This record gives sequence, structure tokens and C-alpha cells, in this order.
Amino acid sequence: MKNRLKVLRAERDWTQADLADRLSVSRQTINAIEKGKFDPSLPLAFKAARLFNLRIEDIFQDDVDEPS
Amino acid sequence: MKNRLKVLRAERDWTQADLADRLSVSRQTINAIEKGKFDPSLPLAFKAARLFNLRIEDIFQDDVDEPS
DNA sequence: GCTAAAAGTAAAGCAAGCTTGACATCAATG
DNA sequence: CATTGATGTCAAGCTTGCTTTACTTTTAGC
Repeated sequence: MKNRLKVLRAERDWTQADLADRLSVSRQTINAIEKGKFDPSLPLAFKAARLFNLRIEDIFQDDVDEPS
Repeated sequence: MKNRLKVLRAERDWTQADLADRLSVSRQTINAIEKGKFDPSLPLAFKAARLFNLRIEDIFQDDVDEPS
């Protein structure tokens, strides 16, 4: 799962901590998601989409590979 | 988090087990999600969106309430 | 080169997503 | 009413998302 959080942050000049605050999660969570350590929950993805006024698919992209 | 899985299934005449198979999860997982027991993971939401050829937001709707 | 803010990383622990297995309920149909 | 397929539900266990605390590394300005 790739994501554009870093770019979206940069466009707004927000730090990881800034974004974490706005999404009500810890800074480490943002860092881990940006670094691909794990995927956000669906509710968190919705929060991000609302925050950036974008669709979930415009922020997070599925790495369409795993053939189950 | 509400969702339209039951309706989307009905339109295709699929059982919970059918959908579970197509999403490579257990039948109980589909049941639990439909009944609102828990939210799907983001990867699972993406899989469902691909399967139904819809956007995640067209399948799952955030219950926008919790003021953090 | 120092300093300070930002980003990265790691460990331990709790909560949520998901599994298997098993059983109960609810149609429908013969 | 007995059977069968679909749905609902529970328990135990594993994995993943997220937290806090704490420390290291990077970046940039002075």
C-alpha cells in the first residue's frame, strides 16, 4: 500500500506531528504509514480523505499484486 | 461505519460465503462486517472496491460523528 | 561545528481485524 | 415436520494497527 501523505504534507508545510494531531493519532503512526510499515485502518483512511478533501483512492494506492 | 455489502451481494445473488470466497476472507468476517461488528481493513476495502468496480466511499460510509 | 526541530526506529503492550471450529436460528421446500 | 442452505453468533488464538516512552539520525540555520 503506497500513499501520498508525505507529498500532501509538503504541499501544506506540515510536519508528521502536525498531521498526526489533525488525524488524532500518534506521530509514530504517521511515520509508520508513510514508511509503509503498515496500512492505516479504514476509519483513519476516511479521516485523511476528509482532511485533504480527497478520495481514499487518491491518497492510498493498493499494491495490486498478491493473487490471494 | 455502514456499508452496502448486503445490497451489492443481493444484486448479484451472492451468499456471504460467495463474497467471502471472492475476497479471500472467512464467511464470519463478511458477516461481522455486514453486521457492523468491526470495520474491514483498508486492503480488504480496496479488494471489495475492485470486486464491485466501485469506489471505497460508494461501498463503505463513515459514520461521521466522533469528535475525537 | 552547535543547536534544535524533524524524522526515523525500537520495544512493550493494548485494541482491532481476521481465522477456524462449532453450534443455533431462520427460511424455504419436499 | 424433516431437511438443507443461508445467516447469526461465540470462543480462542494469531496478526496487525496504534499507543507510549525513549533513543538515534537527519536536516537546516546560525
